Amino acid sequence: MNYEKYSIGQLAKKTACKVETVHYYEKIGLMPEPPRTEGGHRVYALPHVKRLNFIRRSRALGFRIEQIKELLKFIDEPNHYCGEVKAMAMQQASVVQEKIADLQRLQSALNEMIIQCSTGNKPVDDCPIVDALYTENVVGQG
Amino acid sequence: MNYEKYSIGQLAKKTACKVETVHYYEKIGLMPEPPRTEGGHRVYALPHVKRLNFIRRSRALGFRIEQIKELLKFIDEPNHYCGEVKAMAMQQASVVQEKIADLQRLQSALNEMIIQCSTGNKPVDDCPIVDALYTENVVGQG
DNA sequence: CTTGAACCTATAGTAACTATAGGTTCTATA
DNA sequence: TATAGAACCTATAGTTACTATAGGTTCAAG
Repeated sequence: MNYEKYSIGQLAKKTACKVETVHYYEKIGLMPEPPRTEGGHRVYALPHVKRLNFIRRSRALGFRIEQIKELLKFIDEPNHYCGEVKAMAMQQASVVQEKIADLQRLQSALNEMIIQCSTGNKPVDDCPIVDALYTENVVGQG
Repeated sequence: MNYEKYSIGQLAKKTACKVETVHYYEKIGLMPEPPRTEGGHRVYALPHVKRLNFIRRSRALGFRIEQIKELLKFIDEPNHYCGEVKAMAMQQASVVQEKIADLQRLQSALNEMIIQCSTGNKPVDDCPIVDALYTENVVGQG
Protein backbone atom coordinates (compact mmCIF):
# COMPACT_ATOMS: atom_id res chain seq x y z
CA MET A 1 0.00 0.00 0.00
CA ASN A 2 1.20 3.46 -0.94
CA TYR A 3 1.28 6.57 1.17
CA GLU A 4 -1.61 8.86 0.67
CA LYS A 5 -0.99 11.77 -1.68
CA TYR A 6 -2.01 15.36 -1.21
CA SER A 7 -2.36 18.35 -3.48
CA ILE A 8 -0.88 21.61 -2.25
CA GLY A 9 -4.37 22.77 -1.32
CA GLN A 10 -4.98 19.69 0.81
CA LEU A 11 -1.59 20.07 2.47
CA ALA A 12 -2.39 23.69 3.23
CA LYS A 13 -5.74 22.79 4.75
CA LYS A 14 -4.23 20.04 6.90
CA THR A 15 -1.66 22.43 8.35
CA ALA A 16 -3.72 25.61 8.59
CA CYS A 17 -1.35 27.30 6.20
CA LYS A 18 -1.98 29.16 2.96
CA VAL A 19 -0.99 27.75 -0.39
CA GLU A 20 1.11 30.84 -1.08
CA THR A 21 2.98 30.26 2.15
CA VAL A 22 3.86 26.73 1.06
CA HIS A 23 5.20 28.15 -2.20
CA TYR A 24 7.16 30.64 -0.17
CA TYR A 25 8.62 27.98 2.14
CA GLU A 26 9.68 25.99 -0.89
CA LYS A 27 11.34 29.02 -2.46
CA ILE A 28 13.39 29.74 0.64
CA GLY A 29 14.33 26.10 1.11
CA LEU A 30 12.32 25.22 4.21
CA MET A 31 10.16 22.77 2.33
CA PRO A 32 11.63 20.42 -0.29
CA GLU A 33 10.62 20.49 -3.93
CA PRO A 34 8.05 17.70 -4.11
CA PRO A 35 7.35 15.41 -7.06
CA ARG A 36 4.92 16.67 -9.65
CA THR A 37 2.07 15.35 -11.73
CA GLU A 38 2.41 15.13 -15.52
CA GLY A 39 0.87 18.55 -15.71
CA GLY A 40 3.19 20.08 -13.16
CA HIS A 41 1.07 20.13 -10.02
CA ARG A 42 2.90 19.45 -6.75
CA VAL A 43 2.26 16.12 -5.04
CA TYR A 44 2.82 15.78 -1.30
CA ALA A 45 2.81 12.88 1.15
CA LEU A 46 2.70 12.40 4.93
CA PRO A 47 6.30 13.43 5.69
CA HIS A 48 5.58 16.79 4.04
CA VAL A 49 2.57 17.27 6.28
CA LYS A 50 4.63 16.54 9.36
CA ARG A 51 7.43 18.82 8.30
CA LEU A 52 5.08 21.69 7.55
CA ASN A 53 3.37 21.16 10.92
CA PHE A 54 6.75 21.36 12.56
CA ILE A 55 7.48 24.63 10.77
CA ARG A 56 4.12 26.20 11.55
CA ARG A 57 4.24 25.21 15.21
CA SER A 58 7.74 26.53 15.58
CA ARG A 59 6.62 29.81 14.02
CA ALA A 60 3.70 29.90 16.45
CA LEU A 61 6.26 29.65 19.26
CA GLY A 62 7.98 32.70 17.85
CA PHE A 63 10.98 31.00 16.25
CA ARG A 64 12.31 32.89 13.25
CA ILE A 65 12.73 31.21 9.91
CA GLU A 66 16.52 31.07 10.28
CA GLN A 67 16.16 29.34 13.64
CA ILE A 68 13.73 26.86 12.17
CA LYS A 69 16.28 26.09 9.48
CA GLU A 70 18.71 25.17 12.24
CA LEU A 71 16.15 23.08 14.07
CA LEU A 72 15.40 21.23 10.87
CA LYS A 73 19.09 20.68 10.31
CA PHE A 74 19.30 18.95 13.70
CA ILE A 75 16.47 16.75 12.57
CA ASP A 76 17.59 16.15 8.99
CA GLU A 77 21.20 15.37 9.82
CA PRO A 78 22.23 12.37 11.90
CA ASN A 79 24.35 12.69 15.05
CA HIS A 80 22.58 15.55 16.71
CA TYR A 81 21.49 15.43 20.32
CA CYS A 82 18.49 16.72 22.14
CA GLY A 83 20.59 19.21 24.10
CA GLU A 84 21.10 21.36 21.03
CA VAL A 85 17.37 21.61 20.54
CA LYS A 86 16.82 22.26 24.23
CA ALA A 87 19.36 25.08 24.16
CA MET A 88 17.49 26.78 21.33
CA ALA A 89 14.20 26.38 23.17
CA MET A 90 15.71 27.96 26.28
CA GLN A 91 17.16 30.81 24.28
CA GLN A 92 13.76 31.36 22.73
CA ALA A 93 12.13 31.28 26.16
CA SER A 94 14.37 34.09 27.33
CA VAL A 95 13.60 36.17 24.23
CA VAL A 96 9.90 35.71 24.93
CA GLN A 97 10.40 36.63 28.60
CA GLU A 98 12.01 39.89 27.49
CA LYS A 99 9.16 40.68 25.16
CA ILE A 100 6.63 40.07 27.92
CA ALA A 101 8.49 42.41 30.24
CA ASP A 102 8.61 45.10 27.54
CA LEU A 103 4.92 44.85 26.88
CA GLN A 104 4.10 44.98 30.57
CA ARG A 105 6.04 48.23 30.96
CA LEU A 106 4.24 49.56 27.96
CA GLN A 107 0.93 48.52 29.41
CA SER A 108 1.61 50.35 32.68
CA ALA A 109 2.52 53.48 30.76
CA LEU A 110 -0.70 53.34 28.77
CA ASN A 111 -2.82 52.63 31.84
CA GLU A 112 -1.30 55.49 33.75
CA MET A 113 -2.02 57.84 30.88
CA ILE A 114 -5.59 56.60 30.63
CA ILE A 115 -6.16 57.11 34.35
CA GLN A 116 -4.82 60.64 34.18
CA CYS A 117 -7.27 61.40 31.44
CA SER A 118 -10.32 60.72 33.55
CA THR A 119 -13.00 62.86 32.01
CA GLY A 120 -12.13 62.84 28.33
CA ASN A 121 -13.90 66.12 27.72
CA LYS A 122 -10.92 68.44 27.61
CA PRO A 123 -9.73 70.01 24.38
CA VAL A 124 -6.83 68.06 22.91
CA ASP A 125 -4.20 70.61 23.88
CA ASP A 126 -5.12 70.03 27.50
CA CYS A 127 -5.13 66.24 27.25
CA PRO A 128 -2.77 64.51 29.70
CA ILE A 129 -2.13 61.71 27.22
CA VAL A 130 -1.07 64.10 24.48
CA ASP A 131 0.98 65.96 27.03
CA ALA A 132 2.74 62.77 28.11
CA LEU A 133 3.54 61.87 24.54
CA TYR A 134 4.98 65.29 23.90
CA THR A 135 7.09 65.68 26.98
CA GLU A 136 7.68 62.47 28.90
CA ASN A 137 9.85 59.47 28.53
CA VAL A 138 6.78 57.28 28.31
CA VAL A 139 8.28 53.82 28.49
CA GLY A 140 10.87 53.48 31.23
CA GLN A 141 13.51 50.77 31.42
CA GLY A 142 13.20 49.45 34.95
CA MET B 1 14.86 86.46 19.39
CA ASN B 2 14.45 83.64 16.92
CA TYR B 3 13.83 79.99 17.60
CA GLU B 4 16.87 77.83 17.57
CA LYS B 5 17.53 75.97 14.32
CA TYR B 6 18.58 72.38 13.92
CA SER B 7 20.09 70.35 11.13
CA ILE B 8 18.54 66.97 10.46
CA GLY B 9 21.45 65.35 12.26
CA GLN B 10 20.87 67.43 15.36
CA LEU B 11 17.15 66.73 15.25
CA ALA B 12 17.88 63.03 14.98
CA LYS B 13 20.24 63.12 17.95
CA LYS B 14 17.75 65.06 20.10
CA THR B 15 15.03 62.49 19.45
CA ALA B 16 17.08 59.28 19.42
CA CYS B 17 16.03 58.69 15.86
CA LYS B 18 18.09 58.04 12.75
CA VAL B 19 18.43 60.58 9.96
CA GLU B 20 17.06 58.06 7.48
CA THR B 21 14.01 57.60 9.66
CA VAL B 22 13.33 61.33 9.57
CA HIS B 23 13.56 61.23 5.78
CA TYR B 24 11.15 58.33 5.85
CA TYR B 25 8.66 60.11 8.12
CA GLU B 26 8.74 63.08 5.78
CA LYS B 27 8.16 60.91 2.75
CA ILE B 28 5.08 59.28 4.28
CA GLY B 29 3.73 62.59 5.54
CA LEU B 30 4.22 62.19 9.29
CA MET B 31 6.75 65.00 9.42
CA PRO B 32 6.26 68.20 7.39
CA GLU B 33 8.66 69.35 4.70
CA PRO B 34 10.82 71.84 6.55
CA PRO B 35 12.44 74.97 5.11
CA ARG B 36 15.81 74.51 3.46
CA THR B 37 19.13 76.30 3.31
CA GLU B 38 20.34 77.82 0.03
CA GLY B 39 22.13 74.59 -0.64
CA GLY B 40 19.09 72.43 0.06
CA HIS B 41 19.75 71.15 3.56
CA ARG B 42 16.73 70.80 5.82
CA VAL B 43 16.34 73.29 8.67
CA TYR B 44 14.27 72.34 11.71
CA ALA B 45 13.05 74.20 14.79
CA LEU B 46 11.58 73.33 18.19
CA PRO B 47 8.08 72.32 17.01
CA HIS B 48 9.69 69.73 14.77
CA VAL B 49 11.57 68.30 17.73
CA LYS B 50 8.38 68.05 19.75
CA ARG B 51 6.46 66.45 16.93
CA LEU B 52 9.14 63.89 16.29
CA ASN B 53 9.30 63.09 19.99
CA PHE B 54 5.57 62.55 19.94
CA ILE B 55 5.92 60.18 17.02
CA ARG B 56 8.78 58.21 18.53
CA ARG B 57 7.10 57.87 21.90
CA SER B 58 3.88 56.75 20.33
CA ARG B 59 5.81 54.15 18.36
CA ALA B 60 7.48 53.02 21.58
CA LEU B 61 3.98 52.45 22.97
CA GLY B 62 3.24 50.20 20.05
CA PHE B 63 1.04 52.52 18.05
CA ARG B 64 1.21 51.90 14.33
CA ILE B 65 2.06 54.65 11.89
CA GLU B 66 -1.54 54.90 10.70
CA GLN B 67 -2.74 55.34 14.27
CA ILE B 68 -0.15 58.02 14.87
CA LYS B 69 -1.43 59.84 11.81
CA GLU B 70 -4.85 59.90 13.45
CA LEU B 71 -3.44 61.04 16.77
CA LEU B 72 -1.61 63.83 15.00
CA LYS B 73 -4.78 64.78 13.18
CA PHE B 74 -6.50 65.24 16.55
CA ILE B 75 -3.68 67.53 17.51
CA ASP B 76 -3.28 69.40 14.22
CA GLU B 77 -6.94 70.05 13.69
CA PRO B 78 -9.00 72.21 16.03
CA ASN B 79 -12.18 70.97 17.71
CA HIS B 80 -11.01 67.61 18.87
CA TYR B 81 -11.50 66.41 22.42
CA CYS B 82 -9.41 64.38 24.74
CA GLY B 83 -11.90 61.52 24.69
CA GLU B 84 -10.94 60.60 21.15
CA VAL B 85 -7.33 60.28 22.21
CA LYS B 86 -8.28 58.35 25.32
CA ALA B 87 -10.33 55.91 23.24
CA MET B 88 -7.32 55.18 21.05
CA ALA B 89 -5.13 54.69 24.09
CA MET B 90 -7.64 52.24 25.56
CA GLN B 91 -7.90 50.39 22.29
CA GLN B 92 -4.13 50.16 22.21
CA ALA B 93 -4.07 48.94 25.81
CA SER B 94 -6.35 46.08 24.92
CA VAL B 95 -4.22 45.13 21.92
CA VAL B 96 -1.19 45.06 24.19
CA GLN B 97 -3.06 42.98 26.76
CA GLU B 98 -3.84 40.42 24.07
CA LYS B 99 -0.21 40.27 23.00
CA ILE B 100 0.91 39.72 26.57
CA ALA B 101 -1.56 36.87 26.98
CA ASP B 102 -0.37 35.28 23.72
CA LEU B 103 3.24 35.47 24.78
CA GLN B 104 2.48 34.01 28.18
CA ARG B 105 0.77 31.00 26.62
CA LEU B 106 3.74 30.64 24.36
CA GLN B 107 6.09 30.85 27.31
CA SER B 108 4.26 28.08 29.15
CA ALA B 109 4.44 25.87 26.09
CA LEU B 110 8.17 26.42 25.77
CA ASN B 111 8.79 25.84 29.48
CA GLU B 112 6.81 22.64 29.49
CA MET B 113 8.80 21.37 26.56
CA ILE B 114 12.06 22.32 28.23
CA ILE B 115 11.10 20.52 31.43
CA GLN B 116 10.17 17.38 29.52
CA CYS B 117 13.59 17.40 27.92
CA SER B 118 15.42 17.07 31.19
CA THR B 119 18.64 15.39 30.26
CA GLY B 120 19.36 16.71 26.81
CA ASN B 121 21.44 13.70 25.89
CA LYS B 122 18.94 11.83 23.79
CA PRO B 123 19.31 11.57 20.02
CA VAL B 124 17.16 14.12 18.22
CA ASP B 125 14.55 11.62 17.09
CA ASP B 126 13.86 10.85 20.74
CA CYS B 127 13.70 14.48 21.82
CA PRO B 128 10.44 15.46 23.54
CA ILE B 129 10.66 18.98 22.12
CA VAL B 130 11.00 17.78 18.56
CA ASP B 131 8.23 15.34 19.24
CA ALA B 132 5.96 18.09 20.52
CA LEU B 133 6.64 20.24 17.49
CA TYR B 134 5.83 17.38 15.19
CA THR B 135 2.67 16.15 16.79
CA GLU B 136 1.13 18.54 19.29
CA ASN B 137 -0.90 21.67 19.13
CA VAL B 138 1.83 23.52 20.96
CA VAL B 139 0.16 26.83 21.69
CA GLY B 140 -3.35 26.41 23.03
CA GLN B 141 -6.03 29.07 23.07
CA GLY B 142 -7.24 29.06 26.65
C1' DC C 1 41.06 77.05 0.32
C1' DT C 2 40.84 72.58 1.24
C1' DT C 3 39.23 68.51 3.49
C1' DG C 4 36.10 65.58 5.32
C1' DA C 5 31.84 65.22 7.91
C1' DA C 6 27.29 65.79 7.10
C1' DC C 7 23.97 66.33 3.96
C1' DC C 8 21.17 65.31 -0.53
C1' DT C 9 18.20 61.94 -3.70
C1' DA C 10 16.88 57.63 -5.30
C1' DT C 11 16.77 52.89 -4.98
C1' DA C 12 17.13 48.36 -2.96
C1' DG C 13 17.05 45.34 1.00
C1' DT C 14 14.95 43.41 5.45
C1' DA C 15 11.21 39.57 7.55
C1' DA C 16 7.65 36.78 6.55
C1' DC C 17 4.50 36.57 4.22
C1' DT C 18 0.11 38.15 1.07
C1' DA C 19 -1.91 39.56 -3.17
C1' DT C 20 -2.20 40.03 -8.04
C1' DA C 21 -2.01 38.91 -13.00
C1' DG C 22 -2.29 35.96 -16.56
C1' DG C 23 -2.18 31.50 -17.94
C1' DT C 24 -2.69 25.98 -17.45
C1' DT C 25 -4.49 21.62 -15.45
C1' DC C 26 -7.63 18.89 -13.04
C1' DT C 27 -12.15 17.10 -11.88
C1' DA C 28 -17.04 16.86 -11.42
C1' DT C 29 -21.13 16.99 -13.84
C1' DA C 30 -24.29 17.02 -18.03
C1' DT D 1 -17.02 12.96 -23.81
C1' DA D 2 -17.33 17.75 -23.54
C1' DT D 3 -16.97 21.57 -20.69
C1' DA D 4 -17.16 24.74 -16.87
C1' DG D 5 -14.95 26.31 -13.16
C1' DA D 6 -12.12 25.25 -9.16
C1' DA D 7 -7.57 24.65 -8.22
C1' DC D 8 -3.23 24.90 -9.72
C1' DC D 9 1.11 27.13 -12.05
C1' DT D 10 4.90 31.10 -12.35
C1' DA D 11 6.50 35.57 -11.70
C1' DT D 12 6.18 39.87 -9.74
C1' DA D 13 4.70 43.52 -6.66
C1' DG D 14 2.88 45.00 -2.23
C1' DT D 15 2.85 45.01 2.97
C1' DT D 16 5.20 47.48 7.61
C1' DA D 17 8.53 50.35 9.38
C1' DC D 18 12.34 51.08 8.68
C1' DT D 19 17.72 50.40 7.29
C1' DA D 20 21.40 50.38 3.99
C1' DT D 21 23.68 51.61 -0.14
C1' DA D 22 25.43 54.39 -4.03
C1' DG D 23 26.85 58.36 -5.95
C1' DG D 24 26.91 63.01 -5.68
C1' DT D 25 26.70 68.02 -3.17
C1' DT D 26 27.12 71.32 0.70
C1' DC D 27 28.73 72.88 4.91
C1' DA D 28 32.06 74.13 8.62
C1' DA D 29 36.56 73.95 10.67
C1' DG D 30 41.31 74.75 10.26
